[in-house]
Amino acid sequence: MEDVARVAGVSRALVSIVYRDAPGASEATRARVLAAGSELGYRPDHRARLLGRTRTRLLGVTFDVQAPFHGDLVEALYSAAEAAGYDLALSAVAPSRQESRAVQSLLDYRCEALVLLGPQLSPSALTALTESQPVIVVGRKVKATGVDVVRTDDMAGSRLAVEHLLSLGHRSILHIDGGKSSGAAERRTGYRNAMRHAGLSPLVQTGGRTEAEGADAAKTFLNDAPPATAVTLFNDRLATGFLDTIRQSLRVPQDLSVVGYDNTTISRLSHISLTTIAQNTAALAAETIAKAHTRLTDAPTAPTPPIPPTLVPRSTTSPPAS
Amino acid sequence: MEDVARVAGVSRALVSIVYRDAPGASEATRARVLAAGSELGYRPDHRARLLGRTRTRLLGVTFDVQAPFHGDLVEALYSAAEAAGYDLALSAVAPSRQESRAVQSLLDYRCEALVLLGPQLSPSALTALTESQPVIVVGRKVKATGVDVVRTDDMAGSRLAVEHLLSLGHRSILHIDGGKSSGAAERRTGYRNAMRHAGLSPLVQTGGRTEAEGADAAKTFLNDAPPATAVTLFNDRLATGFLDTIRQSLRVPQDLSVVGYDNTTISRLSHISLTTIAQNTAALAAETIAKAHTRLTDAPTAPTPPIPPTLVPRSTTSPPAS
DNA sequence: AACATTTACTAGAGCGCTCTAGTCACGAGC
DNA sequence: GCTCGTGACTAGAGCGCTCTAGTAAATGTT
Repeated sequence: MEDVARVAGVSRALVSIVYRDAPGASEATRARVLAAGSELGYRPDHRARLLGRTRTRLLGVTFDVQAPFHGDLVEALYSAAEAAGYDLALSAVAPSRQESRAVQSLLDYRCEALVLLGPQLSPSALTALTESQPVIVVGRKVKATGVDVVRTDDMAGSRLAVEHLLSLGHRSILHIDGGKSSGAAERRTGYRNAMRHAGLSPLVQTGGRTEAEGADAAKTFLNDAPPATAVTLFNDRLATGFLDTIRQSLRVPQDLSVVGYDNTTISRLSHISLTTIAQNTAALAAETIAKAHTRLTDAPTAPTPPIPPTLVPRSTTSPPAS
Repeated sequence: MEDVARVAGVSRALVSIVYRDAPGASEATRARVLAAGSELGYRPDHRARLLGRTRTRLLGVTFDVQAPFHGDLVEALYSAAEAAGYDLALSAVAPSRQESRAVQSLLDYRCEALVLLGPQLSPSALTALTESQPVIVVGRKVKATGVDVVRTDDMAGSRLAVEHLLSLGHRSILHIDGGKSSGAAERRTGYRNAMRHAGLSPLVQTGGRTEAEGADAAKTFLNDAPPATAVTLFNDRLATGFLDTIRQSLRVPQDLSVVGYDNTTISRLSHISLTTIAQNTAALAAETIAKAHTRLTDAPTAPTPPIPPTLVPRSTTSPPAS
């Protein structure tokens, strides 16, 4: 910085002004400083820059390195953060790297706020974190005091799935649920409500959350032979396993329409091409950054309603055979 | 820090010594300082700490947020880096966030070295980066001066696949290749060499890299009906699509054994359970950190041989029907 | 013409650490 | 009894920035 100042014939402070895009430098000088800077290959040291400032505008994000959905979210967070003038510090969670560890390392970097994607930490641990900075939990419905939650409206998601099938002409729609998995209750309720609202009686079969459970569910389905022309499943993994097995006996979508949930990478694969429910990552990200920003500037944030997901129609749904 | 010093009744320098685990403090004082620190909830500011030091011991890592393999690598890098006393700064690459952008942000944090996972940057761009700090490319075979490369031995991987099938008793083994995809040539050559070495004649069918191409390859295979009892494919995606279609006509592994490549998440799914070749992430990570360390301490590094992958036997391979 | 305001710039303290060069006391060695 | 280590500790500069307070000149106002 000193060098740039010398070459441009100005003070260090002026160089700082120019690189911060702050007012207080003439156009001519600005150009001269920038020229000197690029000649010397100068880049401001980000850490030193933050040191002297009260606001670091740094948001710490923990994410699961294995979850494709977290990947999508991180991407969306980058643009949302940039738009709001924030910077992101990533810290990965993995089997060999605990969430608490990931959080600690973010704390060392003096992040202004913590954004936790699908955290497994206990409510009390989350509340404890709140003492030093705002905490925003994304994608998990936690009840922890002082913690902001941004998540998808799973009830609405199930409703979308049912409505999509109704609009195609289906009347007998089965839901294969997620049992006790997190979010399963809400999706099941959403399905039930949507069915009742349409004057139809809900029909729920026990499922699970893995491909293997999906395959089992398919066997049960074939065995019981319920009068369903369409099935909505708890998630894409379950749906994939279900599809794999069911296709040995039935044609999809001609004999049976299938809707998943999550829009995972697998569901997008051309040979699976599963109709599914997608979380709105852009909206989730924007909401997250907005929440962080409010907490950091104003007073407390009001809880906001969950974000509606969208339907992604692919090749596993069609009108029922007449 | 000031506060901790005051409470413990020592100087700031002593607090620094204690928190750095540096020699020069008596056990009694050390305990007293630590007690004062935890009472006040003190954590050293990581950025400030690095500022005053010549060595930051910070390694910048770019990774693709969508690639599961990068997730595995990042995890392995964390432990390898920790063992060597380095810290990691992550920067994600995504469709909306270019690699150059990810690299720039790492540069702002004054990383000592750059670790790029499967970078798409041109060799010249990579070499340019070398000017400011060591650059280590992981998983991609690039020829760029001054850039260290750490990657998997794909020839050995193909050999493993072939040897596995040979040991099961197969003699007619077909390779469905990746065409012009990166790494495809090496895997094809590895297959050819292994076959010739066993005194068998190689047989290659054109494939691709996606599930759809795999499905096409399966149709071609069924049509041509080559006398193969086993197939090795360019990668897991191709293999998945291939399996999906082939299973409608043949039993796997009874009628046909199938080996993929990459050990992707998909291949691990219970209902697919694909025998495949896994890259050794721990070894790749260790090698990467070692390379970075050598560059940062000693003189130039000697190019090291690619790292041998391992075979992951699952349910798509068995002895051929007699 | 006298004063106020604005614009362009600088000096220097401060951010939270580390690190070098000390000081001081205590015991060993001659 | 004197020097010489050595271990425990401190003072203060410095890392690369930002930011407040201030100066000096140009412009506006009556």
